[in-house]
Amino acid sequence: MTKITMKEIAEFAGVGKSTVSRYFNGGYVKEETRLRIEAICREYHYQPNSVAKTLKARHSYQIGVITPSIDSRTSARVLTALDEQLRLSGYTPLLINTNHNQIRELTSLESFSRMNVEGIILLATQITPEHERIIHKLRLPVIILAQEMAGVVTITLDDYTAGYDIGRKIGTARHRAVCLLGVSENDKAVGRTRKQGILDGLKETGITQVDFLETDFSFAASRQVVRAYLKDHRPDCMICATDNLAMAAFKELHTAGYRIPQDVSLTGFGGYDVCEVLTPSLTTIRFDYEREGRTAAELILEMIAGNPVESVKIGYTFIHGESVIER
Amino acid sequence: MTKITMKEIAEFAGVGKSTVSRYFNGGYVKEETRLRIEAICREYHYQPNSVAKTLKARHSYQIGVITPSIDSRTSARVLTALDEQLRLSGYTPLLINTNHNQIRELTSLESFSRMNVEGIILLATQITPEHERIIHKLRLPVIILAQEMAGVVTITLDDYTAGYDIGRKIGTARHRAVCLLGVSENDKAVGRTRKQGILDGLKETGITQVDFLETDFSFAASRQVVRAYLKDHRPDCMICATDNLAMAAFKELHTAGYRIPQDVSLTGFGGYDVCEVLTPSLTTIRFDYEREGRTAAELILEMIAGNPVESVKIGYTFIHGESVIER
DNA sequence: TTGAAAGCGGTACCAG
DNA sequence: CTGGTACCGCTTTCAA
Repeated sequence: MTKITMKEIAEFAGVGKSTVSRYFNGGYVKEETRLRIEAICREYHYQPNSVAKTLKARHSYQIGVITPSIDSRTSARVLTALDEQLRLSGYTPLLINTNHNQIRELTSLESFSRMNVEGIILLATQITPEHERIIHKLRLPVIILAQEMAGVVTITLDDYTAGYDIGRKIGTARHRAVCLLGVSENDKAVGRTRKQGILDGLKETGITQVDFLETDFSFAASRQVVRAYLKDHRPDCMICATDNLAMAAFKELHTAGYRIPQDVSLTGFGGYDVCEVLTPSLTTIRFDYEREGRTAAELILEMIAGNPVESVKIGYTFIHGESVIER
Repeated sequence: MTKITMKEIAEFAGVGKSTVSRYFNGGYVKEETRLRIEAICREYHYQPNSVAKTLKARHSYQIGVITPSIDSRTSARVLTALDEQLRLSGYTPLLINTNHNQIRELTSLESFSRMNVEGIILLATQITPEHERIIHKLRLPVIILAQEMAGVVTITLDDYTAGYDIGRKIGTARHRAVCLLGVSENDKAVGRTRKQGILDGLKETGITQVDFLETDFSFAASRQVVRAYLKDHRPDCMICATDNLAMAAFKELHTAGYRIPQDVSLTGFGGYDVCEVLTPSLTTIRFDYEREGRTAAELILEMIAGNPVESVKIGYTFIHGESVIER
């Protein structure tokens, strides 16, 4: 019932434990001996236990990855690319989904550390002092995605400039009743930097009066917020902090009888492919999430190898859809 | 630089290694000793290494979870629920995303087994003989989701009956040019059982002539397939094997100038919330994916506890949207 | 209550 | 080439 061990394999094959170990790790083993060991291993379906191996060996070839959710287009794209890239180098990513639970995010950092992973990648939504404290005492390569943090390697999107571009686009199209659907400032990247870029872009083109609506990243909550807003407001433009929010706004605007873009312009951020179902197509920013994931994998491996690494900013593409027109 | 160990903590605290171990595992430790150890641990930020612990201890409190993708609404919902439920019992799910790579699915089963996880949950898309071979020799509790497999505990959706309901619905609404957008028969649950249910439901209501279109689960590929089909066909109904496919069909039908549902009816399977953006709303089957995930967690824990467990079938709700009308 | 000692299942050094 | 042996960091008797 209990699993067979290397010691037993060695006995059955009539060799020493160390020889079996060498067999598995590419050391010197005579062809004849090799065949004997191979036969026994096959017969008993033996596979060396990786827990025991990790205990003594230098490498675990595991990278801990912590994500706030797996049910968002954004994280899915980053994670899939990250995953592919890590495997190319023989590393296995272990994924923990915190489901937006802050506490779990912190404990996951610690539990990965105890698990002897060689590095940790954190897809962040907000960095608290507690995060900084734990990360700094972690003694492990750590990379943070999507949020800035001093003294740590980060991979961030160019939120400010992307926001600025959208702001200018809307401003030059002479909108007058602009509504910004955004998220909490706790998310520094999206809630502050991206927002500030948008506001600056608008201001640059003479628009200083903007209605701000706060929501979380969920579809349902965003619909609520927009619906309430439309009761006593008549925007001619809605700038949404993510494509998901834009889809929520799309639905509510549609329901309220607005025509897009004739009555109201709409923009998002992200470049999700599901947005392709929208008619008219959405004007948005497409971030290169795949590149973000790949870069994270490359950098963490560099760090593990002991090479110096610098933070990176990921670019974007402006998608000129049909959801914005000149007023 | 190297991490501090229990042995060192013991020395610093002036006690034996075993006492420190007992401190962490709730054994007898005098209050005074306890305080001393606590202080030292805090000072050095000591946390017992879980790899070493797992080597000797009976439980690892880890469950291996294998998923073909994380970027689908379906798997995201299952995984999130599964995750939550496992944690309630103190277990940590370790997630490996195979990204639809069959080989990786098989190797993941083995590597989890070597990692001393206590059980494995596999979100399956197809079961090959190779799967059966490996799973049977795994000597570990294994649960398979979404596909049937003899001799193994499975949690499946009621694909046949759900398909049948959709088929009848379309048939009784007197459609005549029905097109079924489905997937490969390699996916037994969706590609065969669900399809057969649909066909039987249609036949029951007198419809035996159905165009069949095969695609994979992706949005892009499905659009291609539908676009090509519409060039020389004029369906009055499209039944899609998932909501994602339905959205792809929606977009192409729309682009081709069809009005839904006046010109063509449309149905899906899944009940994804993004489908809410569609106007008209989609007639579909809502599977209880959250329940599927929760059940998987409950059953694997039962199996670990050594209790007998039976396979389960998960129900659904028929969503009466506005995308189907009588002809 | 406590600590010495014997593992857990491998790896790695080293003498043969 | 091969096998003995000393660990890896923690748990678990068991005697004190």
